[in-house]
Amino acid sequence: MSMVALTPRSERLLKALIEQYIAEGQPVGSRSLVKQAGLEFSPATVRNVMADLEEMGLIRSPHTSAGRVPTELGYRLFVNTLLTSQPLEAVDIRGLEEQLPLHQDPQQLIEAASGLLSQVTKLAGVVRVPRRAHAGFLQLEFLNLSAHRVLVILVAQDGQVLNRVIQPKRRYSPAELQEAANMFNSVYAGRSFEDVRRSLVRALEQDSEAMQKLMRSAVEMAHEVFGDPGDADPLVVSGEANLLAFPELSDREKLRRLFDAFNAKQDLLSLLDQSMAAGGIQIFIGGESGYESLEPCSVIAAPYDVDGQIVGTLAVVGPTRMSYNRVISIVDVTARLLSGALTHNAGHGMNDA
Amino acid sequence: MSMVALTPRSERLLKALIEQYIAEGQPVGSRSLVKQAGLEFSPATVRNVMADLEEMGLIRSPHTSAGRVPTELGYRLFVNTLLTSQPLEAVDIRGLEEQLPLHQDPQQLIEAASGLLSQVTKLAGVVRVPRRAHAGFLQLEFLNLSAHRVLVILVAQDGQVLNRVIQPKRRYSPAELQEAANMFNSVYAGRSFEDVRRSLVRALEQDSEAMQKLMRSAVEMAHEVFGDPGDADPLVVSGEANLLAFPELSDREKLRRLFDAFNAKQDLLSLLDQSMAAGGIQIFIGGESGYESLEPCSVIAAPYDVDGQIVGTLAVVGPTRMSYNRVISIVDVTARLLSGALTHNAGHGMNDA
DNA sequence: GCTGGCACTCAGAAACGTGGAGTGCTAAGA
DNA sequence: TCTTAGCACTCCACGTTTCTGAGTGCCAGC
Repeated sequence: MSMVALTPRSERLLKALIEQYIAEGQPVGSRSLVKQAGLEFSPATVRNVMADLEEMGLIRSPHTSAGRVPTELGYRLFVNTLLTSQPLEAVDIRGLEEQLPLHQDPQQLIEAASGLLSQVTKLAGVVRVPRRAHAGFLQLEFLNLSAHRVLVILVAQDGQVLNRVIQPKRRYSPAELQEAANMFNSVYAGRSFEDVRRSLVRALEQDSEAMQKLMRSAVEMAHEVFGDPGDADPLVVSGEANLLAFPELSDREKLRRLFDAFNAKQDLLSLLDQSMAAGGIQIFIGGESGYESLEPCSVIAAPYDVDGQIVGTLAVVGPTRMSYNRVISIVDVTARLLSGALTHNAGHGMNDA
Repeated sequence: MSMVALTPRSERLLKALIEQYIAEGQPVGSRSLVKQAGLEFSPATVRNVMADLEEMGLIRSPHTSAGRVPTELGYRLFVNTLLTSQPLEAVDIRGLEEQLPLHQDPQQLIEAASGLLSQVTKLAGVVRVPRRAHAGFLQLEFLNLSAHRVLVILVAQDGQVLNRVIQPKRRYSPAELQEAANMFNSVYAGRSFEDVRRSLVRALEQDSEAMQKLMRSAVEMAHEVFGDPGDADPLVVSGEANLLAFPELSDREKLRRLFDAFNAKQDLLSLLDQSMAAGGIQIFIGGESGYESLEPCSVIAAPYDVDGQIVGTLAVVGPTRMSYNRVISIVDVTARLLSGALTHNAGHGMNDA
């Protein structure tokens, strides 16, 4: 673990080793490394260097007479300083672009993006849906379903629709509901969801005398919905099944945990939320994510934005042995594309007369 | 395979054998069967009977000196005629009932039901969402998102909401959109989705002279959405990860296929649709479903209804070795509960003045 | 400081024996 | 005719042993 700087040669060697391991998935020995990478020194020399690298904690051998395998630290160094990330070809970008259905509502775009990620990387794709809090509120509608059930529909400026059934205390006629919605919309349209929510809380705390009765009802009903975390699934996952193909994930118990994580979504959610703040591409190698369930995996995450404002994160989850440079490029491009599509669609929703 | 009728004794024996195999998951031998089931004849007799059963194709031995294991045919006979399905206790029903959030919109109810199925059976739960075709159409709304994008919101009488973004040829003012929607609603509200869809097609085929211009626009825009299969996921799956726990599904390739099936959903979808017609609980054992991906599994499916009209199917997917009587009861009860919840919520949606 | 050589290690495959669970068959008993 | 005890047989599961090959560490010479 002595943190002496690596010589150029050992760096080169480490890089070659990791690349070979990523490609083949088997411990790489000195001889085969020399051959594969076309190195100009002998296996014996390579062995010496390997011993150094092992001492530094960058690689390790599964057992005495196997080759070497990168450690998390090794991967970390690799992605930090050794990666030759050639950006994707323009052609490939076009390919990706074509698969994102433009002009759709955000939910569909996001599902498409998730599918795209998993499909092209052959790993699992994850997209954190935009937080509604900062989105602009466009309009609300109340609709009688039956005697005591009212459907509330919330529309955001970007076209997201949120609906929920509530049971108001008293019964309203359709005309009343219509008017209540009109009043509500004229006051709150265009403000952000979070803003509206806060206003509603304040309005409820105030004396209701100050408000018209119907408006009071509207505020009460709307509050039930605005206060809600929302019914939409906050995380879209696709291609988990791709991970079954990797022999390194054959441990039943680990696999179980991993899939539970995809299902419960809690761990992934916090990881993505936390990486939303970071602003750029984030890479979590193995245990770095801090979640046990993700320990055998690496996560490549990138935030996406609408109009320059970061609203969510997308990511690819795969085994630590993954083609980092490829996946990083793909995640990067996809995040850009999604940002573009969403921004384009947000369209500064004018409801002008 | 000679189809001689089974004697009561061999039936009893088969039943005991299958039950024990389901409980323990290991081939059962004559001796242990006698002990476990408290039979009053000797292992030798049991062996003779077993030989008969094997000849009939109801059981088989994995190899010479292992016990016997049920075949698909055996399971089939078992569920057809041997099953002692004691209905669930009232307490258990209450337990299930409490976990279904009443008064929610259909989508949430369905997701809850799926989660419930997987959670209580420890297998995978699947719910086919109601087909919109027969649902009643309540109202439609057009909303400008930006210059050339209009959000169309469709509401069904049961509270389902469907939304989609379209790009109309020309630009409409909010007032126009409002009026178009009003006209549309006054004509079509209350009819079934399928009915409306057909009317729209007919209306479009007719000469547009006969229609007011704005109404014509409304019909065109609405048609884009009514004709659509809809953006909602037609199948809600939960608890796939539960299946990882079964040793009989440890075959990598089979597992892969199975999970792909859960992901692609095509196979499951057709299976459930097909069993919707059947009207009652349906059981597919192993290859009976006709889908290779589901071959190592059994599927217990039951349709659910709204107001007596069957609208969808729910199912549990697990290994062929599952506790059929338990799972059947659970599926049955859950289907009833879901039907109840949906029917209750459908509430004959009066939008009366 | 690099390299060839050499002894050493160790996982994994193949070969081998052994024990036990379970069977099929036969012959005696009910 | 049906049941059962007995017995020889089969074959998997498991532990042991052996063997092999890939790979290492180290040393001595260049």
